[in-house]
Amino acid sequence: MQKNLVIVESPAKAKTLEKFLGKDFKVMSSYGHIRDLKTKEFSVDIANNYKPEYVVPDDKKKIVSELKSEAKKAETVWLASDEDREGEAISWHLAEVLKLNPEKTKRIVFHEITKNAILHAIETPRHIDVNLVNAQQARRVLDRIVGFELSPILWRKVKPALSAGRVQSVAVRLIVEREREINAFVSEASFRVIAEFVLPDGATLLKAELNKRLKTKEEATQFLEACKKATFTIDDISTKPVKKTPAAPFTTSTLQQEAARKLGYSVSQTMMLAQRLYESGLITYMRTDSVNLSDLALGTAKEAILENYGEKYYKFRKYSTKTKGAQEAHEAIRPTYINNEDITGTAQEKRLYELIRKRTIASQMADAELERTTISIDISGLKEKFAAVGEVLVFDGFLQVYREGTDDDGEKEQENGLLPPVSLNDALKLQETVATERFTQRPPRYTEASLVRRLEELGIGRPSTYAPTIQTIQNREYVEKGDKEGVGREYTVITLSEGKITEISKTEIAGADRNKLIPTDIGIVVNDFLMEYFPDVLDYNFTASVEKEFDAVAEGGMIWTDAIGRFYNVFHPIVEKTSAVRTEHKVGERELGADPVSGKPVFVKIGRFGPVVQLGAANPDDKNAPKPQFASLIKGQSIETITLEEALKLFELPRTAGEFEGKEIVAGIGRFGPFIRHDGKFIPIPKNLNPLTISEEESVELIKDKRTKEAQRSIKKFEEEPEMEILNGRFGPYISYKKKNYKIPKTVKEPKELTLEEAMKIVNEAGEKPATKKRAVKKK
DNA sequence: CAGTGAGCGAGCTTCCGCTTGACTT
Repeated sequence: MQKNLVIVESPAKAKTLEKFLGKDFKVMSSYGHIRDLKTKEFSVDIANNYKPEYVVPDDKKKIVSELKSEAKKAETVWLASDEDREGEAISWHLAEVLKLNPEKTKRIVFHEITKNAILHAIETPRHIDVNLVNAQQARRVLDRIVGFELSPILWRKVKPALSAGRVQSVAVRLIVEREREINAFVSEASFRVIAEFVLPDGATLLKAELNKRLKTKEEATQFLEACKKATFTIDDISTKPVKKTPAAPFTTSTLQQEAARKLGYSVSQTMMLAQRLYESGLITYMRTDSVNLSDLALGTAKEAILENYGEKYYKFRKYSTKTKGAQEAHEAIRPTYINNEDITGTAQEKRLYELIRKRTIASQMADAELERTTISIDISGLKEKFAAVGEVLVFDGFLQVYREGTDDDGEKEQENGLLPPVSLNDALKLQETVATERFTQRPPRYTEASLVRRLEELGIGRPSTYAPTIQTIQNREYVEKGDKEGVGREYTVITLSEGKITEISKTEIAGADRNKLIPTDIGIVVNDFLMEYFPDVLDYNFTASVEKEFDAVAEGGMIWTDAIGRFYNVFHPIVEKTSAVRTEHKVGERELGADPVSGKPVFVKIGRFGPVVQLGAANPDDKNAPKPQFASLIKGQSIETITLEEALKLFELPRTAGEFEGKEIVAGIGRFGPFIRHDGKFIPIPKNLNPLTISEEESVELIKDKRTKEAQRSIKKFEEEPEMEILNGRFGPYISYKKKNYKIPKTVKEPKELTLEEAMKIVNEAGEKPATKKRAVKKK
């Protein structure tokens, strides 16, 4: 008979725990929540004081029955889920679903997985904190109400299958508003002046920048004119110490940001790699908002630093989180064993591990000390001064191990280097002065990682949801990750050299962006709609203010259903009212004008399949009236900016783009985007081309490309059996037989060498297994 | 796969937070 059953949330944690606890303890995992509201139904009984209707989802039934039977056998069940709101709720659901006897059930929590911490937890058990559980129920029910009442409004008013929610809708709002700021941004020009001097030794050069920017070209020319006759003298040399402090150990959000900056990983990529490191026992838990390191980790970090760098490099630091609403159920993300420098794993895993390890070590290291020297240069007859700034690293401290990345994607701050030796009152000879026109920077578009940072600052979303949220807003086509081409911009460079002033005009590309989050028409329309009718829910402080209520519930000072009731009584009437508003035109619809040929009105709006233009009004009363014509917008067009001319062009599709091998080439836009059709075959048009303008030459090239690709797709054919073929696919080689596909086992080294018999064997063996489920294809 | 789409029709879509597999054409 098993004496003790301990239930934790994750299997990796269960494994390590079992080692510490020994024979008398069996440790199992619940794999997160085991019970939730139904997925397809509202599941909150409004009339019955917001009673939630919980079910065990199908994919959790097996684990629940296993837990149930083990719990029955155990003398004592220890609920060891996380200490936060969600963890408490998991324990409560377990107690309910497993029908645990309260006398035999104990609730324990620990902050680090060490023998002492666990034994201490076992000695000091408590009961399930019902208030904390209720705070979680309030959070859950609120999110359900918001999500399941708002989304259907969008289906009716904008487009089916859209969604809205407390977290995702604010994420979209941030991106939409940033894009509007960018569109409204007017850059201001000014001239930055940099001079190059020769020191009294007649050889050494010193670069210095003017202490102010000059507003206009005239001002800049005037200044250079004044420099012609001026003398330059060093009138001040000041040196001051500067300290740099290491960054705190990683949380989920900072790890995602840094991995994006330094390694170029997407947010979800980082999480997948971290998950593997965690499951291999190499790092601590990767979904955390805590910057705290356990005593054990602090101790081993200290030892490692003392041993490898010496005492001078060590500094004890305790970090505290500043994040709103942080729950700190876990430690910061750190290596399990700090001395473990080399790990086995893929190259990507190794790089992420190295990042985590270095950041952790650096966080317990001494400040870096720099000496910053500023040389001030007087210009005779003028108030302005030139300044040369140099930095010397006096003590590298933590920088020996780790330097935090920066986000600046605009002009790079130049690194301040070492300055040559100079003395006060040295007279300098001006070699050259250059005034370059510079422009103020527009606000940056969000990247995945910078959006996560902003959401975290606002206290919106949790470490476990950052990556999925970003996925959701892209899946709904509210935003897309994309590139924006920059525009050419002229700027002026005025140079004073050898007593002559010359002016030239140069061009640069400004405002180009790569892999940034850009709102789509759908995202903009949905956001504007929600902002108009539900500004309270979209408010950046909405989450923070409901969190306050949840805190009051957790502390026992508020009844959770009262908190929900107050919200619902305000929110639901607005939902009712908004649904009842009969809009003659769809949300976001715009009339562009009239078609000069037919005189019919031209509209642009979000259709069932995305943005469309419409020629002619719908006539619901008259069945025989001509139906309106529709055409999808193409990439780069927006319902906000499209003109009547551009709209009318779209109705010309599909069009004949040319002829090849005696057959017509047709260009158009279909269900899967822009395409050309030739000889009954469809070929997608790549992003850099456009179905309205694609030429015969470009089309022919696409056709030829497709043919060579098709030729490469086939690895091997069999003369005896034409229906059997070995092909190259997205996931590597596979076998195709009678229109069905089969995976080639890993034991086959060279798919090329497969004989017909071997291939047939693979097909037959696969056939015995239940047919692989085909992914549901969305129809209609 | 593909010249889609204005409304009699039938039913579907959706939230946020916990956690991992199953499975890939």
